[in-house]
Amino acid sequence: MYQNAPYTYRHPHPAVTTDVVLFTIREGELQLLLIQRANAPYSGMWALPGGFLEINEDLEHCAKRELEEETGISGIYLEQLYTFGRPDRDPRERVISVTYYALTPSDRLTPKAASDAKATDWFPLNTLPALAFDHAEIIALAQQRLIAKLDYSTIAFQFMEAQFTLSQLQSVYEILLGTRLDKRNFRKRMLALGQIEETGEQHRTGNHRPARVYRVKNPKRVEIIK
Amino acid sequence: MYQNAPYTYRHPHPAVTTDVVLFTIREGELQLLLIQRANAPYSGMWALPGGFLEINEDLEHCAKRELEEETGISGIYLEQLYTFGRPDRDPRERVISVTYYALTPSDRLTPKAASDAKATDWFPLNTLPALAFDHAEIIALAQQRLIAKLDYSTIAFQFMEAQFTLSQLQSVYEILLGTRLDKRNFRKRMLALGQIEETGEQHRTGNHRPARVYRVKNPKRVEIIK
DNA sequence: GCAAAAGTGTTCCAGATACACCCATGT
DNA sequence: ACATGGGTGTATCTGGAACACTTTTGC
Repeated sequence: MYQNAPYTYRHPHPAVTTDVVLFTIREGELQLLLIQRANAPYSGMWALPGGFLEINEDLEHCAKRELEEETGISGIYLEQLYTFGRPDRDPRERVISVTYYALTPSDRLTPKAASDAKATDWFPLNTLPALAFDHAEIIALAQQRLIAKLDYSTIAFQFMEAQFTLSQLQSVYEILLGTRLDKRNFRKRMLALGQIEETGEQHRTGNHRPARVYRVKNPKRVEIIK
Repeated sequence: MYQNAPYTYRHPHPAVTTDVVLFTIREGELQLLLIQRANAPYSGMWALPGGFLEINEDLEHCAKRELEEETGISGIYLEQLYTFGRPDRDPRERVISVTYYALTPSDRLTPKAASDAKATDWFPLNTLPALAFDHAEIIALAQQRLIAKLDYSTIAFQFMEAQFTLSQLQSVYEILLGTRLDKRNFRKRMLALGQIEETGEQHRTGNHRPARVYRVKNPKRVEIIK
């Protein structure tokens, strides 16, 4: 893929990577995807999906490509988070990491392992394994940003499947915020946003009244509210 | 300063720069600092202060260093904004720019020109000159972020000198928001933040009642409010 | 005494919060 | 008929918005 000839510059250049914090809601918890490293440095430890920027590739494209290569997941919400560049953050060479965070509904999860031999798995945020590089710091910032955005955007809709009930939506908010919410107030607030609409269908499950099914009017957009 | 020997890598590496959008309030307007380019590309056009990251230098250090080298300004509030990396954003080579924005009170402005021959000047945001690279885009994002932060942080205090009156503070908010504010409500809100305190001194100016003088309790910190 | 900016409280409104019961279904 | 989650309305609270006059100074 790469030629062997060296690339030369008059001044030293850092390497540039992208890393992605991919969140989903699984098993009633906020979880994120990690990849177990097969090689040094940090061999055996877990790390965020990511990799080196190609020389003519857009940053966001790199993040999406690495995510797809390593996990098979594509077409999801992705937003730049922060750029990390402590001089010693990678022992091999100077590496600047442009980080992104991404959200996906749990039905889009491709359980397939990565193309290469590395293991990939989901981890709840409060039981993370030992992490390579400064990835623990990146994850902490991503979680903080995600929670902050709940308050003033419709970002939580990115966790929902194409069709969902208000109870499912409320459950997502409750998991993210770590608190119970009042059902009536929650519904009032969500409907007042004007961002979701009924499909007309019903969702039947168990011995109780069927739930109305909703969809997001503009599923790709994250609206800033208030 | 640099040796002449080339640096070689197995894979191509982009260059990494930092650029800084430095805001201040001057002449009743929000203004920012630009530097006129002396060399190609974009020779003669205006650009943000910034430059190449040194190989063992922290990103934020690079931003501060370039700002000080080119403008003599240091010790001010600085925050990472976004990382720009379109493959064609610099015609010379692939350049990733980690951008920052900075705020300063107008009394800290060192009018000295940069050490080299380039011109530096302040420009109001609505009368910007022709800008090099994608710097117009960077400035637009910085302004948007600054205005958004007014609502939920004490970032505006970074424009104030060590001592100031509530009228001066209100004027800063009015300039940033582009609207007039009610004096009583404004004072109530500012004092309720608990972030400023009276110095006990008075500020006399003109034929009218002297104003009480305030200072920020914790001038380095930007608090998130509400 | 007059011009000019500093300083000060109360009413009103809107949006958020608290709260309890009936509905539709499967077994 | 009963167990289960789905669905609904009103009263209260709170923080923001609107609003006008008195105070202190320099000339």
